[in-house]
Order: sequence, then structure tokens, then C-alpha cells
Amino acid sequence: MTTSLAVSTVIFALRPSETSDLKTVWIPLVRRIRDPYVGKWALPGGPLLSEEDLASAAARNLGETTGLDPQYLEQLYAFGGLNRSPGERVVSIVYWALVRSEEAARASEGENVRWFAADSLPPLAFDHNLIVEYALWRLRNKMEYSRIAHAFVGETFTLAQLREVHEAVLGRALDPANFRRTIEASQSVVATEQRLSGTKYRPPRLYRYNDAIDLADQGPLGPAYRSSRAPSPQQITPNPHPQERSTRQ
Amino acid sequence: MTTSLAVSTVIFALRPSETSDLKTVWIPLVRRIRDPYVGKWALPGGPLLSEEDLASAAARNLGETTGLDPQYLEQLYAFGGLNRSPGERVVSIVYWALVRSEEAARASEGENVRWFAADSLPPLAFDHNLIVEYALWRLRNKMEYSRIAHAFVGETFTLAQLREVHEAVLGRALDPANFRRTIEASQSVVATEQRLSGTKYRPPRLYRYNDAIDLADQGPLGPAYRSSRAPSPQQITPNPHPQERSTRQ
DNA sequence: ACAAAAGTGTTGGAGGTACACCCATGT
DNA sequence: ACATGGGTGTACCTCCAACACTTTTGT
Repeated sequence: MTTSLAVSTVIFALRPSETSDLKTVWIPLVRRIRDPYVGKWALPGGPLLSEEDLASAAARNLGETTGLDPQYLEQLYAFGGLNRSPGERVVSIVYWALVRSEEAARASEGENVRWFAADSLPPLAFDHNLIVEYALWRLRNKMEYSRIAHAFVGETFTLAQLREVHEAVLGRALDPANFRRTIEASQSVVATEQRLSGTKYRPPRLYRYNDAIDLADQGPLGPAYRSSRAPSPQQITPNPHPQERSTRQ
Repeated sequence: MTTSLAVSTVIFALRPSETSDLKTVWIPLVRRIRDPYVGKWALPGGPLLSEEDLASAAARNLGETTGLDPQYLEQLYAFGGLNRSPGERVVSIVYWALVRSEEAARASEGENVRWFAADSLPPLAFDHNLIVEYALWRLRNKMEYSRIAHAFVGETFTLAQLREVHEAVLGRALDPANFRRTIEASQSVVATEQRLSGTKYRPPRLYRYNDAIDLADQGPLGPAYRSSRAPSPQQITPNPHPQERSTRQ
């Protein structure tokens, strides 16, 4: 009995909720067209090719199946239980990814690809329900001490937009005043001189991500380290994105 | 070119430092006896057998090479860079483990197994220096918000002993008074009626780990969840340990 | 008695929540 | 002018570091 190696990805995007007025977390799933669990929904994934590293495999697979280009990509966990897949032994190295709302909007949705609200999924193929649950837990956790929220917004953004991201992921409203101070204290954003116009009422200031301050989550595996060091594994935030702008002046 | 799957483990134990009077973090390494990097020191590891899950593979390998029985075992990361091993593509799923000092003392040390201070390692085989660095980072991080320190001490322990663990891992002294209050507030320990005798000066109270409170790190992958849930992956704290006692009365 | 660790009390600062309030702009 | 989100001020609470102080034992 041979054991095969696969790479899958949990992809997160924020979309307007069907019930609440806040945005909520959604993930795209693909329908199984092969034998184990045919017809069931599953995480996008596939075998690891011999000449690509793990993060590349995740990014490629994600692009091929959903057409998406993620803003953030990080390894989640390696699942290797004996009975994950009936008949055959599969070890899955799972990544999780964040895509911006605009990117998510233009995602190919069809008969075999569909978005689901992350906290009310149907029964999925394999152990994918557990995997998504764990990924969601990581996302929510990391939102509190890291700055991944920026991966959900554009290059410039208002604090209200950034707050909306936090609220969507955390699932509860945040005090605008306190949110502002917390973010400003963290130095993770820098104010631009521009303001967002076209809104009703007072135009909010636009901010930009502060590259100078590094996140320092992931420790020695983070991008900051790896550049100044020897061999280095994979695990990278993918190539930046053609950016849209929602500002003038 | 085929890609093979291996499991390795970073094993941590606390031992008296050679320089400082505090204990420090040590890890056992094994000498390579095969072709890539022959003679170099490396993490214990080996191929994944087809009928064992990932955590079992880590525990088995760890036991076979070092004779140790870990108190705690958790997955660290999957390393899958293309050039990790010259000639052949290897994806390594790495675990990290904690063993108690007494256990570590009776570890087989010999020509091909030796303990090293974790923060001053020689150049290791493969990307193992980076791996250890990352594992150390995780250990130190996790020490602050989790209760893994208990894996280093016996079943009953004084707060001074527990503090010694924190100090060793963190590499700095902690205020005994504040440490006591922090631990007591966390409810992670319960006082026993016993005291440790045989010491000079006032005999300290012995404490026991509080099983009732769960750690809730690891989220959906933690033991608490998995028992009440469906298929479930691997990733477990291994079987408990024949315990020694250092108390009387 | 006394030395030293065990254990308690007290203070001050940092950070986070709740909430009152002012500011600026499109309508 | 006014409604409303943008943005500021402030009081309070909790948690944590620092450190003075009391208690308890073996010698």
C-alpha cells in the first residue's frame, strides 16, 4: 500500500452575509468528480508535483481550480491519518489563503465551484470539515495578534474598511474609536494625505500598509528572516497584485 | 524523480547549563551514517511507514533512535523545499517533543547520539538548523500562552520548579511572587496538601496539574475536541508516563 | 538567632472597553 | 440645518512588573 502526497488549500474571502448586514467569511469549494466521495464538495487540491515546492503547489492548484490569485498564503497543517481516504493512504499538506473581495467577486463560480459560508458548511468529502474548522480557528486567532487583515483590503483603505474586515472575521461589531487607536498604536498603517470621496458625510482618510514594521509572526519562517538566511523552505506570500484604486484627489 | 516522505522530530529537554546556573534547553541529535551529509549531526527521523499515522511515526522514530519517551508531542511544520536533500526530493513532516529531565538523563548517549545546547548548534545536515530555530521559537511562544511547561516537570511539583522551567525556556529570571500569582490565576495548577521536605529552609507546597481546565490551544485539533468529534487526524500527546515521586508526607 | 526561600501586599504603568462628545461633509 | 459617519477625549477596569514585606523552616 503506497502513500501519496497531496496539497490542498482553504481559501477565505469576505462576502456580504445572507442573514446579517455584516460581511462574513466564505470559502470556495469544488465538487468531487472522481471516485472517493464523488459529487461531494471538497477543498481544492491535488497531488504535489515533483518539481514544485509546497507553497507553489498550493498556489497553482488554487489558481487552476478556482481562478483565484491569493493575497496571502500560509501553511496550515499536515493531515496524515490512516483512514482519511477510503482505499488509499493520502497525506495532505494543507494551506490557507486569503483573497480580496474584488478578487473573490470575479472568481469562476459554476457547476463545480461554489462559495459557501464558512460557518455553515454541508458535510464535505474526507476530513475537510475538520480542516476548515481548524483553518477558521487559525484565521480568527491570527487576526488578533497579526496583521493579516490587510490581505483582505486594497492597497489603500479607510479604517472603517479595515474594521469591517475585523468585524467580519471575528463575527462581532467593534468600537470604531477603540479600533482606530488600537490600529494606530500598532503602527501597522500609515496615513496618506488622501481621503476617500464619493461618500455621504465626512470623507474618511485613506491609509496604507506599513511595510517598515514587520509582523514577526511565523518567527524564523517569516519572510523577513528567510531573505537574510541560508537554504530556506517555501512558505511565502505570493506575488503582489494589480491593484485597483478607490480614491481621488 | 520521485519524492519521498519522512518524519523528523525536534526533542527538547532541560539540562543544567555549562555556563549559566540556570537550566537551559537541550536537544539530542543523531549522527548521519548514510550518504547525504554523512557524519553530520541531524534530527532523528525516518521514512513514514504506510500503516502508521504521522504522530505515531514521530513517536516511534524518536524512541528508536534516542530511547526517549516524550511527554508532549505536536506537529511543527511540513518542509518541502526542492533542494533540501541533494539528489532526492524529500518532504519532511517535523514534530517537536518535550521530555522530562529525568527521562532525558537516562537517554542513551553514545557515539551517534549526543545532546547539544539548543541555541548553539553546530552546522547540521539538511535544513535542520532552520527547523530547530523555528521549533525553539514555537516553544518559547507557546510557553507564554499555553501550559506546556508542565510537560517538563513531574506529576507533582513546586512552583519554584515550574518557574525554573519557564526561566530555562525563556532564558531569563522571573519574579517568584508574580509568577505565583500568574499561575494561580490561570487555574492550571491545583495545590495539594503535601509539601516537599528535605530542603533547606521553608518547605514549599506541592502542586498538581489541573486536568479540568483545558488548554484550548490547537483549537479544533486539540484533544478535547477530537474525542467528541468525527473522523479526526493524528496529533496526540502520547501515552502517560510511569511517574516518579519526589515527595513525602 | 538567623539565613534564605516561601508566600503576601501594595503600587504604578500599559492596554483595552465603554461611552460622551466634537468635527466635517453631502444632501 | 441636519443627519451621520469620522475622529477625539476620558473614565474605568484588568492585567502585569516591581518591590517591600511577612512567614516558615533547617541549621
